[in-house]
Amino acid sequence: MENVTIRMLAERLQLSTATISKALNNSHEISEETRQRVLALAAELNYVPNPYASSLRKKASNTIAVVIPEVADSFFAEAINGIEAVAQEKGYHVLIYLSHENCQKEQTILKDFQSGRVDGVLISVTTETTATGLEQLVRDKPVVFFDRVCEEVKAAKITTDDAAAAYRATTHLIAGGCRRIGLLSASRQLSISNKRAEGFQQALLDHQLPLLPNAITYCTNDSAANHQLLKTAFLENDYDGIIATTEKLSTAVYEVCEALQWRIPEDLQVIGFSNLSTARFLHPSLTTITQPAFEMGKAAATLLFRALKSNNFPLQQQQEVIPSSLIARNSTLAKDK
Amino acid sequence: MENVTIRMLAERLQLSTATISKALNNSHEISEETRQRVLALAAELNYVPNPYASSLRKKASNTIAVVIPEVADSFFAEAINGIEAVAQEKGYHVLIYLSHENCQKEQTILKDFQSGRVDGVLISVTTETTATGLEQLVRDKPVVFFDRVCEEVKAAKITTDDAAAAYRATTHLIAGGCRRIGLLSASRQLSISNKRAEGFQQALLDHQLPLLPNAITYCTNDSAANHQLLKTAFLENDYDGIIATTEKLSTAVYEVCEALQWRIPEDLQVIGFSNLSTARFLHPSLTTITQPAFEMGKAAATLLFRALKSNNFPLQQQQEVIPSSLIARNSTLAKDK
DNA sequence: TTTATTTACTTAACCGATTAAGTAACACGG
DNA sequence: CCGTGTTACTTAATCGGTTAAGTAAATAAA
Repeated sequence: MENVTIRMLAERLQLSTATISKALNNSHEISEETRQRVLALAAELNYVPNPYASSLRKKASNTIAVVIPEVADSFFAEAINGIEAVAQEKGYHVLIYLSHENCQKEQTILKDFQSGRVDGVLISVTTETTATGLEQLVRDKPVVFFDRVCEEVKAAKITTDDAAAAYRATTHLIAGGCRRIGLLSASRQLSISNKRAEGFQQALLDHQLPLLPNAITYCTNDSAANHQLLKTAFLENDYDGIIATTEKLSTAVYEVCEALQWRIPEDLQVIGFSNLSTARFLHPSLTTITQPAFEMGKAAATLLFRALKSNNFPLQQQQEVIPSSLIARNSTLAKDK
Repeated sequence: MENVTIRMLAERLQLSTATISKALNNSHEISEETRQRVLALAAELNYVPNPYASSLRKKASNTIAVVIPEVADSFFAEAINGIEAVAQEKGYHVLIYLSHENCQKEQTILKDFQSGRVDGVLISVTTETTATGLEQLVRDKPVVFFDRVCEEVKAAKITTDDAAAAYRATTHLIAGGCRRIGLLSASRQLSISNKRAEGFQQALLDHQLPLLPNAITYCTNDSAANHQLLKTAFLENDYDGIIATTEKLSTAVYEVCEALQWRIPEDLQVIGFSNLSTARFLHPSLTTITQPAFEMGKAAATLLFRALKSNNFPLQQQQEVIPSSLIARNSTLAKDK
C-alpha cells in the first residue's frame, strides 16, 4: 500500500502532474469535467497531499509555534485552547514547545524557527528571558507575545492590565484591613512581574502605606526552594496580606500557611493571580485576579493569522490589553471590589 | 538577508552540495579538515537546515502528534509535560491536536496523519470514539494510546489500573459507611469508563451491596447539561457516596453539592479521579484517585520512540499498566486506604 | 610495477508538490 | 481568411536537502 502521490493520479488519468495539482487546487485553468475526475480518483485512492513537498515549494508550512514555559498552569492550558481553536478553524497546525522556564532551552527553540518550520510564533517568555534572540526572531517572522511579553522588543503583544490588576488587588487587601502587605513575584526581569510590582507599590503609596523593606519576594522556579523562601519571608515580615502573582505561587501560599499553621484569612489574607477553575472550592476559597486566558490565546492567534494573511499588516505595532477581573472570595476580608 | 542554504555554503567553499550535506551529517566520507571548514562557515552564516526539504527526501519528519480531547485537565497537561520532555530529549517536535471531545474532529485530525506529516502518534480518544479510522492509522504508523484507549484496536497502550482503582475507591466509600453509592461516568463507550464501572460493580458485589438501578450516571461533554443531570440524579437517588471518574466531574460534584446545599462528606462522600495539585486545598479536601500523568506521558512517548528507532519492535503488542493511587482526604470518611 | 583499495570528493537523480512558460485547439471579431 | 483571445492542458524548472553511483588521486597490497 504505497503512498498515493500526485504522480500516481496523473498516470492513472493520463494527465500531467501539473493538471492534477491545479485541479486539486481549484485552478480556473482546469475544466470542470477533468476536475471532477481528479477529485473522484483522489477520493477513491484516499489521496492526501504531502505537506512537506508543498511547504518546501510554497515556503509556507501552515504551521505555527506556541512557546510557553509549561502547560501545567491553567492560564497556559486555557490559552492553548484559545489558540488551537483559531488554528483549527484556519487549517493551521500547532507545534508546542515548552521552555520549562529555562532561558537556554528557549534559545534553542527559537533558533529552530530560523529554519522555516513555522510560519509564525506565539510566545510567552520564561522568567529569565532577555531580548537576545527575540529581536532577530521578530525581524524574521510574524511573532505575537502573549501574557509574558518582552518589553524591550518591539512586537505585537497581548497582555492583561497587569499594573491595574495589582493595584486593585492591593487596594482590595487594604480595604480588608491589611497593613503589612507582601507581593510574591516570579521574576526580576519579566515586565509583567515588574508592572504588577509597580501597581502594588502605587497602591500602597496612594493609600499612605509604607513599602515594607522586604515587601517583594522574588521567587524561583523550584517549588521546594520557594517553599523555604516563603516560609522565611512570612516569618520575618509578619505579613497580614499577600499577593501571589502566579498560580503556582498562589497554591504555594496555601502550602506554607498550612505548614506554619497560619489561618487564611484571619492571620493572612491571600489574593492570587490564577485561572484555576477550582479557586472557589479551595479552603478557604481563593480571591483571584483572573486573566481571560482563552480570550488572550484567541486574540494572539487571531492577530498572528491576520499578519500571515496580508503581509503589509503592521503586526509589530499591535498591542492589546485585555482586562482581568478580581473575584473576591473568602481568602480576603473586603467585600466585593 | 536571504535564507542560507546548503547551496550557498557549497558555492562559498567551492564544494558540491553533496559534500556540504555529508559534512554536516558527519559522514565518514568527508575529511576532517573540510568538515571543520563547513561547520565553521555554517556557524558563521547561521545556517539552519530546512526541515521540510530533509523530511521530503528522508520520508521522516522528526515530529510526533499528540491527540487529546482537551488541555484544560491536569491529567492531560501533565501528560504533555511528560511527552514533551522525552520528545525534546530525542530532538523531536510535538504537534498538538485537540479533538474537543468531538469524534468528527478527531477523524479529520487522524486523516491528516496519512500525509506523512508525523512519524508517530500518541492519542487519548474522545468519549465518543469508535474504532473507525483508528485501525487504519495503527496499520500505517506507530501509534501509542494512553489513558483513554480504544479496546477494539490492537495497539500499544498505556493505562492505569482502572478497574482496580474504581474497586479501591468503592471499597473506600463502603469503609466510610456509604451504602448508596453512585458513579459518574464520562462515556458509555470508552473502555476506561467501562472498566471503572466494572471495578465499581465488582466492589459492590464483593461487599454484598446492591447495585442501585441508577447507580451509574452517564454524563455529557456539556458542563451545564451535566450540572442538571447530576442535580436530578443526586435528588432522585439520595446517594451517600459518589465516585466521579474524571476531573471535570469531580469539580462538578462540588458545584452541585453547593447548589443543593449538600454537605461533603456529611451528606455525600466524594472521591474523584483527578490530578489537581490543589485537591488537598479544596473545601473539603478531595479524596482522589490520582493517575501518574507525567509518567504515563513519558512512558507513552518512550514506547513510541523505541518503535521509531527500530522498526522491528513489536509496538502493537506493548501494554503497560501504571498504577494509580488513592489519596484519602476529607471528602470521604474512611481512614487511609 | 601493476592492481586493488581507500579516501575524498562530484554528479545527478530524487523526494512530491507548485508554477512559470509554452502549446495545441478552438472561438470570435473584423 | 487572418489575427487575437481563450481554454485546457503539458513541459520543465524549482523548493533544499539526501544519497546512489561515479571518479580521480593517493595508498596499500601483490
